[in-house]
Amino acid sequence: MESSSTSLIVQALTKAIVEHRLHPGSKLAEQKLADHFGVSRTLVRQALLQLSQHQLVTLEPARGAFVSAPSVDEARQVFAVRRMLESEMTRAFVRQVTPAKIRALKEHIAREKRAIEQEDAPGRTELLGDFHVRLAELMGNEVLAQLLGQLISRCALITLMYQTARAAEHSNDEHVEIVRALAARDEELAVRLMNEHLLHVEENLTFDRKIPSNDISMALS
Amino acid sequence: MESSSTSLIVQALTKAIVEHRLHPGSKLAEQKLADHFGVSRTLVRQALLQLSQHQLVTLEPARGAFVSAPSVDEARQVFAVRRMLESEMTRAFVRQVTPAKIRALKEHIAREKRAIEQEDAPGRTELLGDFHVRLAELMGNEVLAQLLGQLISRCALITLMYQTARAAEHSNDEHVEIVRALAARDEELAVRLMNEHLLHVEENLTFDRKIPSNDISMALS
DNA sequence: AAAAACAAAAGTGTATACACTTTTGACGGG
DNA sequence: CCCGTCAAAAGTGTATACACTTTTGTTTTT
Repeated sequence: MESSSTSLIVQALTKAIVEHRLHPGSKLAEQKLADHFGVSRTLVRQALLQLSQHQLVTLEPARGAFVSAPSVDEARQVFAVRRMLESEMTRAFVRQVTPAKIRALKEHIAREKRAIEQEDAPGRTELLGDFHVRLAELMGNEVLAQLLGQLISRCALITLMYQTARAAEHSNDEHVEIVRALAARDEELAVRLMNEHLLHVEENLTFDRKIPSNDISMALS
Repeated sequence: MESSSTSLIVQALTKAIVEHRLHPGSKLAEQKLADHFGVSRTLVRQALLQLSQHQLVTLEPARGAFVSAPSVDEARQVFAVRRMLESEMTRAFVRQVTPAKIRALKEHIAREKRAIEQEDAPGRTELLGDFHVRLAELMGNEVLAQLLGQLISRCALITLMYQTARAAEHSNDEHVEIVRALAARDEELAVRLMNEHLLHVEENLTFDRKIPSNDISMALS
């Protein structure tokens, strides 16, 4: 875990963006962020550059950095990639499933359920996304896990935060079903369930554009 | 196409790394690069930061930047992800194939063949990789295209440059077969061929570690 | 002669300075 | 009253400065 100054800023901003405390379109002025984090613009610029590579922030030349506002089209493309990647990941998972892995997944799902019951919206969002990353990690493929993590952050920027409590519960239920199919080593069923799950999440896309809050200090608490 | 100073440096370094003019492990000293490109360290640092995100460069705190030397394990993980992504991409491609797209692919393959015949190793490497990116582009999925581009750069860092002329020809032949299956809308055949193709490329991995040339100016011409 | 200690050189990490661009808001003409 | 003009303010882009760390090469010690 990198704990340099820059990556702390990246983490803080990522969290704020994914949890929608910073709305799409909001201006991210370098000096304001620098003051807030108590560093110079240099480090803030490094962080913003990284975030722009993760597609969470958009840099406009000579105009500055803004929280990305992905188009509907881009959102669908991200989901299309996720379906490609995750259906095959699911297939591969079935072929190397072990009781320990199933136990780990069930435990994760239990945590999801707890967050949902406690109406912990940010925690629930994070955990529902992490389920997919966890699958990748359990396969022992770091590259895959990292890639998926980024795709899911992008999805979160688009949709997950607007997910209603009902939709979250639905996702949780689908995770349960997927793990059941994995445990049963039913490849085709697991793949089909994963695909349908991702389609359901995509359907939940909400394209309301909220009014940007420009108060950075507020959003970062 | 971004043509800012920073991205020019990124492009130049990416090309040099992917073409193995800069060997894995080589030190990339900021001031030397700055002098070479006629800019300040600031821009070089930005470029190196970006390259480290693309995994082409590794940053060691207080020690500097080095051309990445991916482990065998990491290489296999990258290829595993490519197989997941590209087999599904191939499947989706068959479902939306058009004569124009097939024509575009055939044209690309012809360019590959020309590069191989002329023994243009860097050009051949680039084109053989671009075949896969071209598939993604023709599907109209920019996100997929960008992601694949990065994965393929990583593969190139590992293997493609060490590819012999014979292996390049083999790749080219397999591209021909894949396009034939796509044109025939034979989903299962196309997917199988793509998977086998990627396995063949992976088999060609060479894990010789060459002696690093520390002469940056030479490598960048 | 090998190893340890130290000093000089080189290099990285962060802050600051300054030129240049965009934004803002006031003023004057239509 | 609205629009265009222009100057001040704010903000970005790049270079430079400086503290601190690592590397290197020499001298000292055993």
